[in-house]
Amino acid sequence: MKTYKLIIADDHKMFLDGVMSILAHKENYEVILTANNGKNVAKYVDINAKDGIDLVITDVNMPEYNGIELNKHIKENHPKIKTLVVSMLHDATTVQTLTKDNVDGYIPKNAEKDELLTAIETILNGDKYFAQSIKDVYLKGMFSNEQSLEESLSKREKEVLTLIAKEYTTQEIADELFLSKHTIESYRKNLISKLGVRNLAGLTKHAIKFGLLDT
Amino acid sequence: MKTYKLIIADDHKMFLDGVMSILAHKENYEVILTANNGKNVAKYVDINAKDGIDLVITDVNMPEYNGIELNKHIKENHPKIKTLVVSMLHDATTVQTLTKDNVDGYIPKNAEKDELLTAIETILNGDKYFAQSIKDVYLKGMFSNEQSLEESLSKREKEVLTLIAKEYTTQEIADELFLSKHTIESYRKNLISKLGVRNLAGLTKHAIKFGLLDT
DNA sequence: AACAAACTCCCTGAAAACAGGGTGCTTTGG
DNA sequence: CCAAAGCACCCTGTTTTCAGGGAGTTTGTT
Repeated sequence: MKTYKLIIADDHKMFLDGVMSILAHKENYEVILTANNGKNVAKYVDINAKDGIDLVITDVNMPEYNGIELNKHIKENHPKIKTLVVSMLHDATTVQTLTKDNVDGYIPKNAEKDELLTAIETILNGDKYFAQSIKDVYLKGMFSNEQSLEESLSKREKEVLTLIAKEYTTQEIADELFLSKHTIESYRKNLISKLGVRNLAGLTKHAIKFGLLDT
Repeated sequence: MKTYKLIIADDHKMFLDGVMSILAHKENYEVILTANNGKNVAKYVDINAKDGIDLVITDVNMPEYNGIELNKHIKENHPKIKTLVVSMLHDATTVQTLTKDNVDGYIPKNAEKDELLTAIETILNGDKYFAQSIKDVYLKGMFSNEQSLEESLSKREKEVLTLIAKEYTTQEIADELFLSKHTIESYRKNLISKLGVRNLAGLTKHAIKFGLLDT
């Protein structure tokens, strides 16, 4: 029986302990690394990939290289290594980005322990595994074209949106960015129509959703 | 050696497993109930308190009775039962509300396993235990008088604030609540000054922070 | 070179929000 | 019982936002 080498990344120690304890009973899994951020995993993988790493289990929200970036890095540089995302939040955009980046599995954190094991086994077996709830979110996102609203915004637009949500007036934003007040007005209009909202309140909510504010 | 009876509440199964596995090695702890919402714990406690329950470990964010409400319920009805909050988020308001409601301990979810054990032991010993990071947040909140902004708002003010954050205009809110447009304008002004913000964006952010939106 | 997308700037007019005052009535807690 | 807080309402005037157009430039990609 082959022993699989696993890596687990999550910034919540207790989660790590939880997964570890679940895997502890399985003799054919060896956890070779745990980390609380994606960067360390990426580094380790870059160096040790040649020694064989089978699966990286990762959270989405982590400081320094989140799960999305980590997955992308692994899949681009070491496509043989499997990835399983275990996350609390599962909005359509995240799920879609990850699937686009060829993630091998995605289960929510409130999944049963058995589902985690099933997911790991399925993935190590060469298949993909997505929890039903994740599939639902994915499909919902597909048909409600609410998908990649954030992606549809340009750098400048996000910049303006951030300042708007920080309670800057149009004039102040113009001063801050050395642009004409008319320009900012245009951005404002475009943002309102792109995001399908009515006013400042809606813009602010999206800014928060997109994580543009460091509150 | 006395065996302590514990209850754990968290809507993330893996977290439950994590805590369970940490406690599994300790012979003097018996987990008599795990739940994924506060309501079930409250029910159970109401019925079984007489048989002796020592400690309830709970998350803050849970469906149906969050950790704050659960803690309050327990402390009001069964003050002998100790409570330990283990949470991801620890904003000043949450920490203050919990301490006001006499919680026995509070540690972040990214705490080390040893800290969890220390917290449990300390609390069962009759003392309180707060992680350093929690103390920091608490103190910061104390001195920045950002504390109980939410509490300082009346029911009506919150109602108006909710609608404002839902992108209603003043006139629409007036229609919705059968009030004069002038009245809503007053509320808007008061909210802006009470919350110390400049405009709609600031109001919206507070509404979200207060959990007034069910997005 | 051609094209799209992003970026920049401008205009008008209406609607809403913001600032800073004020009145009076009702509810509630010490 | 009385003060404080909450609630509802009104006014004036200014600033900002919103809605609707148009149009030239830069930049990156086939």
